[in-house]
Amino acid sequence: MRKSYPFGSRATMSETVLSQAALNQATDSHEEPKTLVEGAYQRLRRDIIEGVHAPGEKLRVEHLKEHYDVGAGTLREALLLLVTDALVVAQGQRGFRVAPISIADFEDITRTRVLLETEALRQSIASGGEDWEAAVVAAFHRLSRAEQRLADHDVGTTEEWESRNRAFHEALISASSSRWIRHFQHILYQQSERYRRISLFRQPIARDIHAEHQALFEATMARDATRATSILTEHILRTLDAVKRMPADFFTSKSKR
Amino acid sequence: MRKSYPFGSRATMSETVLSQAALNQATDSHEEPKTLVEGAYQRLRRDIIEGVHAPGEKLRVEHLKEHYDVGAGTLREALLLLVTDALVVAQGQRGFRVAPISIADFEDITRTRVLLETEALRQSIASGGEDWEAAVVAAFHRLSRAEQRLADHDVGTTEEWESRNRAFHEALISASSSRWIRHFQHILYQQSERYRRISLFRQPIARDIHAEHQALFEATMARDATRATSILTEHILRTLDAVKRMPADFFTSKSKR
DNA sequence: GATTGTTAAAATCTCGAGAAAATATATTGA
DNA sequence: TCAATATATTTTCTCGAGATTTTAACAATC
Repeated sequence: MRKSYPFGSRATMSETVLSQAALNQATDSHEEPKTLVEGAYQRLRRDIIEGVHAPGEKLRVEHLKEHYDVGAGTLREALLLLVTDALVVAQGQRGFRVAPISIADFEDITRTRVLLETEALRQSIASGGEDWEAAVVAAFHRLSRAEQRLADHDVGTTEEWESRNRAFHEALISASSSRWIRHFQHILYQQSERYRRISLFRQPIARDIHAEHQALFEATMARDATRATSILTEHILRTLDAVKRMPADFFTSKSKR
Repeated sequence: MRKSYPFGSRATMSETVLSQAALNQATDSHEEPKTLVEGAYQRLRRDIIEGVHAPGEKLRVEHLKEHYDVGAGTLREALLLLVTDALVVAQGQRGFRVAPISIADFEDITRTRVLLETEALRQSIASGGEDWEAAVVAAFHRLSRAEQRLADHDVGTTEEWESRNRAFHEALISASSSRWIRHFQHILYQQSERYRRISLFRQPIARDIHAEHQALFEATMARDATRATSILTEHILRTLDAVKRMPADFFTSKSKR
């Protein structure tokens, strides 16, 4: 049997922290769910991000447990896990609710993302090694292929594009020395993904997006932190404009009592 | 059945988000617990921050439920809530554990705090109104009194000082437009509080700390963002030096099996 | 002595049902 | 008709117990 704890071994401090996942939420995306709670958590998260459960909507355990096919307690735990991602809010004796949305919130998310992601990119560029470079190259390649396919109107690949876009952005900052920034970035990215999907402004992913990615990629590989962060900032902020052009009453709540 | 999605009421955007607490963890500090889960959550959080449960320690539900006097399921939920604060980590089929600590982690926390807190202060100075100013003045006054008492060796007030110190820092950034930054800042502050308490380097709160607070306060009231953020940066980073001077093996020990 | 395999103990995960609270509905009175 | 109160229904919260998995203890083999 193996020692399962982080201390007392010979590992250096940084290894100690790096090796164990202090900042993991229970299940990080595409991993195999080891437990019913995690399974329900993953499915619920997907449904919320994709808008199956609308913002502000009440999440009644009694109803949901059927659909997700787990017990009431199990579903409650999954809901609690989603509070970590700020996709669900829990209120005292009044159950759970999908986190509401608003333009102001999206603007906040976007600007905070810029703050964190540019800093993380700066750190990556400063201290990233060959492994990081290789990962960025690979992620960019995969993303480029997907964007090319999209441009050629091979449908059914927008799902794929979103996944690879996330992977690219995460690769860029993967060499950042700050686990906390990456943790917060992950949460914010999830949030913005929800906005992108809910608003139908899933515009057919404009052509110049690829040009932006290309420029971002090149500046990064050239280790030009100033230029890279500048491009990244513009890149992120652009999605904000799109939302601001939405009909003004689009986000005004709803929810049932 | 009724439309379950969020559009169509009359509330303004900002009201929608401001009124409800999208980023609240279940119980924000000193509020009355409305539920057993919240009560256990608060007590557990306090115990973890104060080091009653050591970093890396396994948190066995069967044992803890006695001490906190709640059922197993209830305690599990409280534990899950603590995952949101990154004070507890949950691993698949292997239960819960107090989040481990390390020098590298504390350095990360501190630097990320600087990034977020200076930005939030900048925003507060830029857009804070009279209410904000009044709140800062009040918080500073209360902190000053506590520091004065501490200097006069009236004991038993270090608890009080910590509370007022937190209140002062939160007041400074309370006018920030970014709910997300404040949310993340709150989490990081909690984390660093744990480090401060665990390491015995509860040094008797050096005298010049008050001078720093004074300078920070004055620069803020003068709306000098550059100077204020500079002081704040130094102020936060100073705690880092203290920890780095700890014996090297301080963080490696403890945790049981 | 160290590794591997087997068995026993402990802990986690999961569910269903009862108690408490909140929400919806009905009743009453102006 | 409207407001206020009382009743009924729904939903959340909580607990205890069974099934599964992990962990520990021990034996056997190389």
